[in-house]
Amino acid sequence: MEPATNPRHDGTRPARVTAAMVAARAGVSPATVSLVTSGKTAGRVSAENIAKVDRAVNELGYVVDSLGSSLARGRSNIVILVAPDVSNPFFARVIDGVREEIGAGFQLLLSVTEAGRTPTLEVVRNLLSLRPAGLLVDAPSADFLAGLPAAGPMVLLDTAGVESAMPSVNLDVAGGAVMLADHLADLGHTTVAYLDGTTGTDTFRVRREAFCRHARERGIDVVAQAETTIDVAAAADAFDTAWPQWRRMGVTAVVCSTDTHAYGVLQEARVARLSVPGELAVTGFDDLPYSAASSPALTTVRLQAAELGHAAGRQLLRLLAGEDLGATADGHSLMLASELVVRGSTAGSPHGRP
Amino acid sequence: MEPATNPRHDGTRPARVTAAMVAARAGVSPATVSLVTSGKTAGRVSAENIAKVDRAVNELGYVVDSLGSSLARGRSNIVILVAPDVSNPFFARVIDGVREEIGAGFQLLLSVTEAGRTPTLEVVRNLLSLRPAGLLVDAPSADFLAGLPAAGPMVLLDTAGVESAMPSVNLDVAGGAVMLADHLADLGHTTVAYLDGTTGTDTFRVRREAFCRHARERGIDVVAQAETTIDVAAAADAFDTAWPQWRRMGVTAVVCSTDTHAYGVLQEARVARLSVPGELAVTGFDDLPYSAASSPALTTVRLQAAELGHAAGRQLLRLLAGEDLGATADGHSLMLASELVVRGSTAGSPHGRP
DNA sequence: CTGAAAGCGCTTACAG
DNA sequence: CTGAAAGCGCTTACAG
Repeated sequence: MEPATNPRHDGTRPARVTAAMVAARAGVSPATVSLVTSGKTAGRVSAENIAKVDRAVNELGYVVDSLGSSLARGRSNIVILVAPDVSNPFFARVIDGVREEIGAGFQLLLSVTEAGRTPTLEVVRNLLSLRPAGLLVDAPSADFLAGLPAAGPMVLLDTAGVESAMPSVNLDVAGGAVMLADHLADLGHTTVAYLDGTTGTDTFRVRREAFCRHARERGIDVVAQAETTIDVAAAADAFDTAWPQWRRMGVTAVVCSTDTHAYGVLQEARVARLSVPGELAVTGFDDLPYSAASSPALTTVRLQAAELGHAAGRQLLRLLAGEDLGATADGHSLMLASELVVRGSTAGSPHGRP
Repeated sequence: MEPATNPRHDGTRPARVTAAMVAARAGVSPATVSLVTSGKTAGRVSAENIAKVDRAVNELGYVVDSLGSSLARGRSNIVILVAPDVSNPFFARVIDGVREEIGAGFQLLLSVTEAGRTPTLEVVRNLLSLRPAGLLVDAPSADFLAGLPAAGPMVLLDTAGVESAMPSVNLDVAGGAVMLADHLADLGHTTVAYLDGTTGTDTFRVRREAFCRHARERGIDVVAQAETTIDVAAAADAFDTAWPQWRRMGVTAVVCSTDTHAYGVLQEARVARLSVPGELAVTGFDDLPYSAASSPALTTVRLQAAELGHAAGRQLLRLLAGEDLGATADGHSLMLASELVVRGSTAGSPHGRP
């Protein structure tokens, strides 16, 4: 028998199946239905009633209403990831990491801020009114953090360059930049150019500043800079335009703020028949999958994207479990180590492709 | 004076500011507070009380609780966009389009399906339990639509190749493919290769089938195919590998399923010193910004990304307003026209770059 | 114009 | 093991 539904012809939809309807059909109370659907039956509901409820749930296609449930419990089961830029493959891996970590018990939803802008307080305030189980905020600005209300469980990711007492997970891009500078210095480079990324996020500033500072200490002059969006083609264009001058300045290496930028440089270098690394060394940040397969393969600072998501999810789960992260061994702020991956674009056979 | 808050030292957070607290401070009833915060004061609340409530709201930093409000009204103000793949610039424009259209009255949240998979029914069922004001589903599969519960307002986007009675907005990729085949036939091409995209979505199948069918009618042989993810580097690799054989087969044009693929082909063509379009014509789909600036500029089928988002948002808004889309002039299903943008990669100066 | 009351759909002490 | 009842925070007829 079908449950009673509102007629469709008048434009109304079938009535929502409620716990009360399930209870009526199963011949139990709504309280029992709740106990069964939330799995809290141990020592509280008889096997017989569990079976009756399960049957009714299936027959009616009942799904616990998230609104009612969340209101009663005081919080929902959604985890909101606030991010300025989701349209790149690096971030897709972060998302996957979070999803894997938080599991099916929580629902991951993304709030994408407008055109790469850093998240605003107003957006977060509205998000908080949804009573998310937790918030994950990627690349927050200092202003943003300063005005943040003392909200529920929240973990920051990618907070490069901003101070905060909130639990956070970061990529040690500065450490990676230092290794990169050392590597280039060891190879004897003294004159390099930097190809930066244009986004509102601080991580790029930190990469550049850390590299420039340490490069100088190691006797490397960063004689020129250019910047483009994270786009192979845009980077290729920028390099194409800048190269004649850079060459005149004696540039022997281009340090790129992302692998994507480096692909553009590599592409133009091939077109220009520049030998990499013989005439020009090229480096990136990220270690995207293709970086091991490019021609030549790309020397890059490996950033742990999926692990960034995993760690943030894990922190959040611990916060939800009521743990005081500040008191634990690994503290409330994690820094994921970067790794320098040396490949042919800086250290391969010097003249032309292998 | 600060509102009473729970102490922080015991781990609890400051008490949520409720409408009741605002009412108490303003000296009015919660009903009046609700009327004011929801802007339904016309002829119902005195100017004096409006002012009192506004003041109390500001002093306490009150934000209407979305859970309570949504439960009482029967639906929330969130619009959920379910999408298999957000990590590309095309989709970023779709998102922007939706956001602009639905405005500040609704909160746009994304549900990203696992690693490019098509959305599952289970995911949507959970999403529906949040009582979204509406759902926007990108690239649904036929299976998915078949099992879809008669849920609230929902608009499908990018449903290429699947039948459905639901309101939907589509890009006429097939029409674009036909124009492309005509264009290449008019230029005298008779032997072409097709570089497809590997994703779970049907739009790529539709592009390819429409092109191949119409090409055949126009006397063009599609003699070879390759496929890669939507990635410049991967496409470049695939072309690099396939080209010797394709050249032997007499291929004079490579039709790419996205501009991104075409960038990869263009890149390798330059490395190989192939003249485009003299020795090889190259085409794409999308008309991403860079396509006008590449060397040579790319002939492509322009797809209206932002307009896809706008139109879907507009349909949803009308659904929410109770309109019966099936009865209106433009029907419940929109098809956004594609446009063939002819540039240098097929029709420029025949030998080498201009 | 105003407020008391019912109700949205659930969960959770509580009494039995 | 079970169910009646209170409560989560709002909104909306309804009576005044």
